[in-house]
This record gives sequence, structure tokens and C-alpha cells, in this order.
Amino acid sequence: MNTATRDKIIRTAMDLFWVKGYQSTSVSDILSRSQVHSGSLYHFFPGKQDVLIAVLETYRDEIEVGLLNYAWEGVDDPVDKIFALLNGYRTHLLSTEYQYGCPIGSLALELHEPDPRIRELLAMNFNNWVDAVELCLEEATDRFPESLDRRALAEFVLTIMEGAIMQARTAHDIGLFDRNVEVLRGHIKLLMTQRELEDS
Amino acid sequence: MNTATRDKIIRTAMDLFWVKGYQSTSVSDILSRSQVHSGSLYHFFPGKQDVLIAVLETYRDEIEVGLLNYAWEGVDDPVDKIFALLNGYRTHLLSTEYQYGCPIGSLALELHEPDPRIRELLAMNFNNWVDAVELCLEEATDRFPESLDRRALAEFVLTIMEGAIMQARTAHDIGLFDRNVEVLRGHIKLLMTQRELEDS
DNA sequence: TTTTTGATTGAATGATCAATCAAGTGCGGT
DNA sequence: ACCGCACTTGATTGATCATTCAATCAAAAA
Repeated sequence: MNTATRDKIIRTAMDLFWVKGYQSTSVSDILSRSQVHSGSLYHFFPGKQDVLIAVLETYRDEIEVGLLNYAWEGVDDPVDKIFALLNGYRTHLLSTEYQYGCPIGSLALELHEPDPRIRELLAMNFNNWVDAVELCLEEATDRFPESLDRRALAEFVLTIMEGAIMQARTAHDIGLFDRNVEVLRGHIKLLMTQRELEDS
Repeated sequence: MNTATRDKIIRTAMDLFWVKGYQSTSVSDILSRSQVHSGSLYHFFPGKQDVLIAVLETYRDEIEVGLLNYAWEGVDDPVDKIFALLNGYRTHLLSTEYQYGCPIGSLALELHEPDPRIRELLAMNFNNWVDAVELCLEEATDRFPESLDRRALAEFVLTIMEGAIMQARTAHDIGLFDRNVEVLRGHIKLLMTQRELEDS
């Protein structure tokens, strides 16, 4: 199988879906940008929806190399890692003038009644993200109260990221992102203080 | 001006945009559902986008009667009000099998490069929501640390709502909503405990 | 009564959409 | 040399899209 063309389609679709969304991206947008002809696209994919599936599978398979390794370069402390991850999205927002938010979050809200496979892939992408944050929390387990529900807090961090991006993008104001992250930081500090009290 | 037809169009569009989103709702969807003919729609609105503008203006104008009064029925305590508001979205999510999330949040993420007027209306809707929560926090100002940034916490509450809906809807799992709200509740309790320490 | 005005009707338009397909190309195997 | 097959080309299809418009209606104003 000629992987080059297939991959060119996926990479182009990844970018277009990210910036314009799924519905607003036409198949011919993908074709003209990727310099591929319609017959080739339909040779590899039964339809537009299957391109989306391939895109979501790629995000799922590349979370480590495409996101985490990049955001965590030079960061060792597990708690710092969490905020480094958030800061990655902040940087993207700023450097693209609020055009690039979270590709998964945007798609999740855009596709209201998605195919079960698509919903599952979206959920899986969220899940992997939460897993990564949960791992950080587990690494730092001795700094948090024993009773902490680490999974719930990891899900909470995803929520902050998505909500902060949504608000900052809508208002074109990075302050909305920063204040949200600051409140999260305050919460995490409070949890750590609580643990210190437990230890003493 | 015949307000009846115009209003029928807006109400129908409100519902369709909420469930299907803006792009996935065709003008003929609005026409057939509202039993209005295309000429009438274009008599009142220059185009589809102007229907969206009217919808967003309606949300903006009716936040009190359409959302707050409903969610806060029989709730007096300002802190309870915040969670009652969140619970309103939870109820909608459940009773519609995850079809109805937050209409503003969905539109905000779906419209990637919106007309400035639309972006402004989306921001205004978020802003009014945050204002309402901030007012609750001000009513309860004596229960929170003096240094509390009430605006930031109100924005944070909106973030939780949007993020929690996004995750619960994607996974079709209300647990994701509930756990997010529980973490927020934990944070607010911690803030209140902090205030008690200040007072003693 | 006649005119004016706002609202309605619904067929028609052209653009754009996702998807199709028959004809071709190039290459590895025999 | 020949074949088989994966891939490419690009014109074409039919559906659907937002929008237009001339004709019509109803009721108030003149």
C-alpha cells in the first residue's frame, strides 16, 4: 500500500479539521491542499468520514510523540509537567492568533450525533490525555492527600484545558486562559498544603 | 413587523442549532420545522448567518428568564445557586440522552473563524453567565478568603461546566460530569475552610 | 374604492458538495 | 516480453445547499 499518499491526505486533513472543523472542510479542500486527486482519496478511504476516523486514530497513536514529548521537553517534575502540558496549548493559541485550540475538543463539540466509532475515538483520545495527567499525579502521589481521587483530578485538568481554550478563543483574550490555569494552580497548592498538614 | 413568524424562525433555529449545530442545520431544516417558506425567512433575515445572530441575541436577552430563574427556583443560598446552575445542565444532558449540551459552548467551538459580530455575541453570552456566577460569589463574599479573585473563580465555574459537558457527552457517561463538579465542590470547600482559618 | 405596504408563497437558480468511475500509468513478478 | 495489480487521473454525477424573485395576498391608509 502506498503509504505516502494516504499519509499526505491524513496530515492535510488533520490540519484542516483543526483550523476549520470537520463540516467546514470540504473534500476538495483536502484534495487541493494535499495535491491529491479525488480518485486517490476514495481509493484509500470509503468516504470523508473515514478520513476523520484515520485522523482520530493518528491523534490516538501519536499522543506521546506528537504532544507529550514536545510539551515535556526539559520538564521532570510531575506537577510541572501538568502545567507544561497546559502551557503547550497556550502557546499554540497565541502563536496562531487563537486559531488552533484543541483539535479533539473542537471535533467533540462539533459532531453532535457522531458515528459510534467516531465517538469512541474521541473518547479514547480524551482518555489517553487523562491517563497521561493521571500518571503525573501518581508520580507525585506523596505530595497529595491520601484520599485524593487522582482520576477525577486528571479529568478535571482536561476540563480546565478545554474550558480555558474555549473562553480564551472566543474572547481573543489570553487572560481568560491564564486565570483559569491560575485557579487550578491554587487548587493544587491547596491540596499540597492539605497533605503537609496530614504529615505533621 | 409580523413578530410571530420571525419568532417562530428564531425558536426553531435555536433548537436546531442546539441539537445539530450551525453548519449541520440547513436553511430548509429550519423552514420545514417551523412551517415557514423560504421567502418569509429571507424577508426577515438577509441570510442564514443573521438567523444565528438573532438566536445569540435571544440567548443574551433571555438568560435571566430562560436559564437562571428556572435553575434557581427554590434555591436561595448563593453557593447552592452555583451548583444548581450546573445541575440544570446535568439534567438536560441526561433527559436528552446527551444531545443537549451548552448551546453557546458548542457554537463557540464549531465556528472557527466567525464574523466579529458573532464572536462578540458568543463572548457576551459567556460574559453574562460569568456575571451571574460572580454575583453569587459576591453575595457569599464573607464565606471566602478576602484575597479571592471572584471573577477568576466565576470564569472557572464556566470552564468546569463546559469541560464537564464536553467529556460527559463524548463518553455518554454522566460520571464524568459528576466527578468534575465534585472536584469543584472540593475546591470551594477548601476555600471556605481557608476563610474560617482567617477568621479564627 | 383605490393604493400602499408588509408578509407570504414556492418554483427556480447557480454554487458547492461528496462521491463515482472508466481510462490510464508504472512497477514487480513470471 | 507480458501480465496483474495497486495506484492515479480528472471529468462527471446527482444531491443538497443558500439564496432569489416575481407573483400573490391581506389589511390598513388614502
